[in-house]
Amino acid sequence: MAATIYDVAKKAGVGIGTVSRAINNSPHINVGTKARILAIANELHYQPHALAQSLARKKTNTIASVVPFFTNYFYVELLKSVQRALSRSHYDLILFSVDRMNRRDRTIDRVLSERRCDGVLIISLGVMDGYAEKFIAAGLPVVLIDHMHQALDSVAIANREGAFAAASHLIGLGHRRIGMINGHLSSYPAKLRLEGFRLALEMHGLDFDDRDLVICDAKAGEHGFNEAAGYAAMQRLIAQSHPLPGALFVASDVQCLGVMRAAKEAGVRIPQDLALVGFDDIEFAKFVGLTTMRQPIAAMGRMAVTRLLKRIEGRENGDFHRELEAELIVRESCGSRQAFHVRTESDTVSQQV
Amino acid sequence: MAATIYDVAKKAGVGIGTVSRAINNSPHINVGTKARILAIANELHYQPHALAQSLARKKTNTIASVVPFFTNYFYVELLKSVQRALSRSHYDLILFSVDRMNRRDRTIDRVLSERRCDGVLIISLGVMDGYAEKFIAAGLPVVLIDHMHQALDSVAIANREGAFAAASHLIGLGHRRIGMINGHLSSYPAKLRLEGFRLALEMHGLDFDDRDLVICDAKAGEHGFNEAAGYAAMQRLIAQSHPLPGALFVASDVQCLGVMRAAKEAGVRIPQDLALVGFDDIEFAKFVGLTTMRQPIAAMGRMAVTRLLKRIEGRENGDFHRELEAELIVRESCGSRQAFHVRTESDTVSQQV
DNA sequence: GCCGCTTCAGGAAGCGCTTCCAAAATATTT
DNA sequence: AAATATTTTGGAAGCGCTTCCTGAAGCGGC
Repeated sequence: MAATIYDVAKKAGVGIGTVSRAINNSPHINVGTKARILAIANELHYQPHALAQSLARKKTNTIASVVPFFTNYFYVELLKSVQRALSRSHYDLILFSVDRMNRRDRTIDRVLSERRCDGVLIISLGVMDGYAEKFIAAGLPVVLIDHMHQALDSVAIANREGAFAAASHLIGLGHRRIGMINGHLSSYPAKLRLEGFRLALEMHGLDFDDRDLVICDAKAGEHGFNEAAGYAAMQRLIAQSHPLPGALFVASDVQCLGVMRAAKEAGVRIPQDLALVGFDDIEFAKFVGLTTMRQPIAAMGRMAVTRLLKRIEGRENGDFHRELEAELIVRESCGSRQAFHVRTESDTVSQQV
Repeated sequence: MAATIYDVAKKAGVGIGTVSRAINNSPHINVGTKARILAIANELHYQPHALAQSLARKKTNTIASVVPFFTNYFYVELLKSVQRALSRSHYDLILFSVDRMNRRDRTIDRVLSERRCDGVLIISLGVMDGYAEKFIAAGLPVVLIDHMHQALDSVAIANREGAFAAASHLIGLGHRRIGMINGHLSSYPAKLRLEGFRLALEMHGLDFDDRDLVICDAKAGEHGFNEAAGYAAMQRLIAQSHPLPGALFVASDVQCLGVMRAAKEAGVRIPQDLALVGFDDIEFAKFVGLTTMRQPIAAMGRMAVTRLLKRIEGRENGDFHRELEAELIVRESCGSRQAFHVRTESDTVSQQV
């Protein structure tokens, strides 16, 4: 159907090797010949067959991403930045989504064995030890995003430090009893956020009663990082911790929305009765006036891609474990007097009147 | 590095053709031989090289999706359902994102020429006439999602009817003067929604003053479908239309959020002063109690994939233009007395107290 | 005019598979 | 037991490209 390199060669009266050199910008070709071939290739609408090239070159110019496909702001934003970073290179993105967690290993196996890609981005997913070694043995570069593994490159948020900062902010506001609602501890970030939170309380000599901690169910594999889980968790907190703590750190903004909904229902006013700090800074955090820790998602994506490409091109080796800092964004939900934020944000519609 | 078909053949003491037949479930092979070969293949961790297979078979088992990569709930949800539908088949998904609109044609050209895929999903993007013919000439099946083209298959929302229903709902509530905030008319859905809206007013013998219509700038290529554009549009409406209409149809929920923010600032209460109906039913519509037209996004994705696969497998031809109906979801923002919605939704936290 | 260089071009081999054709092995019929 | 039909197998050709090796052509210097 479409023109092949042979068609071009025949029409130009040259060998296929010469055509190949022409289209690949090889220096070993006469400039005149090259121009002539290129003209003819153009005329024939010739385009190299990507798969054939890959096979011959042993280079696919494709990178695979393994993503837990929950409809979550985090993953979209991340993918977007990955795409953007990639679009400046010559790599295509192929998407492997893991919807059921138990298929994770099978998916990763496929990525490994099919050799369709030059490198892999694994997002928010733990990697079993066996697999890390498989990747290394296969010589397939991997960068983990939002997760960690000793043997593999990774880019993640400084979760511990972020949680520490969130708690510290509440403490700085004068709160002495602070609760936490967290995702399920099978989630790596959830674990770290809890650690950071506890550390902050400790360092300020504050006690922590476990009744003030609610850990969401890991239902549906989302590790409890969704609105419904936050809603349920807040109801549980109200039930088990009486009176409520004056402040609450919630491990993610989506959960926070659920918390706000439950609070509203129970007549708990925010921030008057309960100061709230979230984590992520999703799009709607601004809308509801939520104080939160902003994740530099775009930077993570960009950084992971940059690193991966370097690895693929063999330009870099050695360990690579980057932790990016989350930034405290102060809005209304924590009841902070100082409004650090810019005007449009302070004008935000917030839940409490 | 990895085992090839030759390695397996040698170790099993058979020819490569036999190995190929074994792993491809060909009926022309002795069951015993097949079992033996499979065992050896397994032992050698043999996995066929996907690219080599594709090249030999002239079949890539990959489908490409061209997506305008705005961080928008709509695209995520759609991609998710596409992925889910695809995961039941043996197709991989390769993502081509168009961030700058002017690169759209170039991206589509690449998809066409590289022959990396067996079919294409084009999401929310218009296709120039020349391209439709190119796809057809190349024998590359295409399904358009959220858009239309005479010559290509498509799956879209019944935008006109949806807008009609939204407007009708407001009219049914007793409103006689209804405004509209729309995305830029270069967007196909925006155009249709305006048509449906106008039609509803006409059919009820209501006048429409153009001052009650605000069309967002197409800034950043998002056709004005974002929160900031909605905010600006609402400010313009307040400025140019005095007194405000009692009801407002907004072409998308994200814009609605901006509208609510602007309304709040201007002291316009929702729904008391202004009844609001949106379009899309994004995740946060529920949270803010927004009445809206729900798009069956997941169904669109599923349907598009199903159709595409059928086309690829040559099981179906002929025209295919499916329009799915949007469903009216009544919440608080329209001030409707009848609450059709389920309990949890009526308990939603809403912007107005 | 010959020699050694350099530059450029042709095309075979190879990437790892599928597929087809012909041949070998086995089964069935006479 | 021979003849024929059927099942099973081997491996060459081909998918469309890159790459390498070889050789031709052009050049300056002697």
